Amino acid sequence: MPEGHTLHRLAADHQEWFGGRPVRVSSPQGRFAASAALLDGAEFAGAEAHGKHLFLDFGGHGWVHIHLGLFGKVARGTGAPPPPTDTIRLRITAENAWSDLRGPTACTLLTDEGKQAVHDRLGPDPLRADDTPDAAWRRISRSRTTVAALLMDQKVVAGVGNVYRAEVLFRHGIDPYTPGNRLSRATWDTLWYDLVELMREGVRHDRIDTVRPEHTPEAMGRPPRVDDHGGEVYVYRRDGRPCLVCGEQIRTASLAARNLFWCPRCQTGTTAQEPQKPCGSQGATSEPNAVEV
DNA sequence: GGCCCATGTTCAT
DNA sequence: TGAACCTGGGCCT
Repeated sequence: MPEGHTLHRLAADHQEWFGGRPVRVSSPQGRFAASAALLDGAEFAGAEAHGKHLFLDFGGHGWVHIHLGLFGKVARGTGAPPPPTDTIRLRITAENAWSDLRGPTACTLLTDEGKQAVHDRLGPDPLRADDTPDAAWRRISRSRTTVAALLMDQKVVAGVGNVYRAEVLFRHGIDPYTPGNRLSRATWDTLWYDLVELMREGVRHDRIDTVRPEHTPEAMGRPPRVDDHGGEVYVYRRDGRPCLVCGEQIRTASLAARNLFWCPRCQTGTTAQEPQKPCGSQGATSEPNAVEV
């Protein structure tokens, strides 16, 4: 689950359910037990996210810094919590809400300075209201690294993961192997502001959907995605299947130890394309509406 | 029950 | 470049 939208959604939920209230804090698994004991009974002052990092504010007691890594999860809800299990690193409960953290890469108690050090090594986040594409552009425009790798570099942009990077490049017809210094400022701005919109939708629905209205299952008369993580996407983990726009087989390749997915026909450009013509003009070797999924 | 894989990151070589 | 880390789901036997 964890790209930036997940953490911002968690911050919002924790703020709403626990903000300004005293909370019980425990670590059934034990690995956060000492800090949990310090925080137990304290007031939950607030929550904040930057990229894939979540910060829970316990006022004078410090900040709980959480990073979910590849498979960390936070189960949560209103009402009474389920019986605890021995994989819960951190449990927070209040009168009528609970949250259980499992499998994080990081769950530590930080001072203000420790928290600032985390911010300092992160780039701008499309989900933080005051962040802009400028700092990212400075790095991208000077780099020979591929745009696919740059998008995954949290020092460049914070919060983008393997799904959003594949999808935003598809949506604008960008060849993922384009070096950063071959992108125009206008193209980068297009990618950034599209990420802002896509990721805000991600926070709202707590899942990643990236297909335009004309490519939804309903619009195309195709079955919805049932296998994976729920959201409707163009290329992520669709390798070998037909592109929803042009019918070409989606490809995959390993890039910096992660799987990259793209459409070799739609994504040939270094300049952001208009949504309607990502394949170029002639083309119709297959009819998009006959695509089976 | 075992094996593989995963929306991530860091550290060692 | 590879291993390690944390957990759970899917698929295999």
